[in-house]
Amino acid sequence: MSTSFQPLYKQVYDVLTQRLQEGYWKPGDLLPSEFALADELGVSQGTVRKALNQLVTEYLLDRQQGKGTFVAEHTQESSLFRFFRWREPGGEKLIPETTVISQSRKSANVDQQQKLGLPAGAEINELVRVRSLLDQITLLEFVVQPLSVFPDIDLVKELPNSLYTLYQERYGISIISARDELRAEALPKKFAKHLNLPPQHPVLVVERLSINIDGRAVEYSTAYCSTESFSYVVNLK
Amino acid sequence: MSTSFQPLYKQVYDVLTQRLQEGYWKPGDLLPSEFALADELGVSQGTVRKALNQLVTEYLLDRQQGKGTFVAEHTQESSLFRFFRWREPGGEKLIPETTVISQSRKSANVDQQQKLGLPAGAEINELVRVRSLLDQITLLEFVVQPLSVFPDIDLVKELPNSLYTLYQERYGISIISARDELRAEALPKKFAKHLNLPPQHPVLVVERLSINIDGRAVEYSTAYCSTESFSYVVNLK
DNA sequence: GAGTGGTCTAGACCACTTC
DNA sequence: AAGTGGTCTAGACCACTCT
Repeated sequence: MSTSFQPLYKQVYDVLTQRLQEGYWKPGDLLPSEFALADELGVSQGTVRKALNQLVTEYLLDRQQGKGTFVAEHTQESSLFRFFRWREPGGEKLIPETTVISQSRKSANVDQQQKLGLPAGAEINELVRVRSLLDQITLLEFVVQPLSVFPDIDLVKELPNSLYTLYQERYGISIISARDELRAEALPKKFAKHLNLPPQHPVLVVERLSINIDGRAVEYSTAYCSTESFSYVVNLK
Repeated sequence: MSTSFQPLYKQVYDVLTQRLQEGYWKPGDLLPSEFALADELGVSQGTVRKALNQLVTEYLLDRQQGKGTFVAEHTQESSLFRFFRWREPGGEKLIPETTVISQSRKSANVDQQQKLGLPAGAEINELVRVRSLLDQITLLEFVVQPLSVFPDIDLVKELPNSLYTLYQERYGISIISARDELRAEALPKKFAKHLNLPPQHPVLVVERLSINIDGRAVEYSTAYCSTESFSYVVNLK
């Protein structure tokens, strides 16, 4: 017995999370007040508060005293701040400039199928772009976007600097976490011209799996990165 | 006015943090109960609870229902789990085996002085070791330990696999966070034999600054890492 | 059974925003 | 002034551990 005890606040948390996943409330929306939610769900205001604050720590909600509780929005700034890890030697934040090289529809290869949980033969869009920091070309990025998740994304004219804002606004996909896997490799000859480096030069390869609010991996990217002037920086807590 | 409003729980938090920093309570110690602390500090039990739970999220305390609240200990497992980011391609955790190559007292160079906030001429211990994953030599690590922080650390006979447990037990230093800076480089010739790789082979260079509970940077390390079989993996939230 | 932390409630008051 | 979230308290009860 007692296998499935769930505190009330956890049940409230689950209801709220579900509504966010379903899009019942959308990014930027104002949620009902603590008392209104408490009435609706039949619990006390303090219990609702505990669930709401948990969602704030997970970046899903944003609370402002006197104004209310809002569904968190992925702005350019907040996305780059959380997920873009490149820094100057001094540690200063950097904003990348991005140029699209190409994109094309393809069938997902086995590796992509497995990483993104796609069926055999699933179609993806492969986006290739270079990103510069302080006018120095630093990253060559290959982004894999399943068309089942992002229909017709290859038809979008103006891609924003941070794709995550597009994912949220156009597709209702809210990226809540990313898993980065880093290796050092010799720069393949065919990529050399994009990065202004000689072939065989050591580069940092960053493979990223981006996770949606519902826990699914929805985007996979591989970046070849020059670390001559900038570094990938992460704080472990 | 109103520049310095501090909630009660924050003041309680500050008192508790200070005691932890001073070593008034040591790792593994049992803290007084919520009610005892509340009485002592003249606040209610709920306010103490809020401060205690904050410290739990920061890994400084550990609470166990029915038993009490303890000062967190850096076990081999917890340290490696939080701060050792190497994984198999599959994503499985790995436990390193470690062999000391050498160590020697030196004067800190300018870079080390600056990173560790040391005065000119400060003495450090430089520890060199290799670490293996699944019997494959993977990391060559240079650890810089200021002797002002770790007196006579070069005289310690048996170094543990995770230095952080030694820092805590012998020196009262509790590492609460680390800042990693990653680059790709060509393997210097003089390191080649240690890593079983040819000179000029691309390696991942990880520079780490380890931060004590009081916010000071107390250790600086540089690791040259083969990424042939394993990767540095990090989850961004 | 006694002592601990964990949950839940109800109510009071404070701080901030908006009208 | 009204409405929101933020803090603080007091008390009840539950879940777990130890003796």
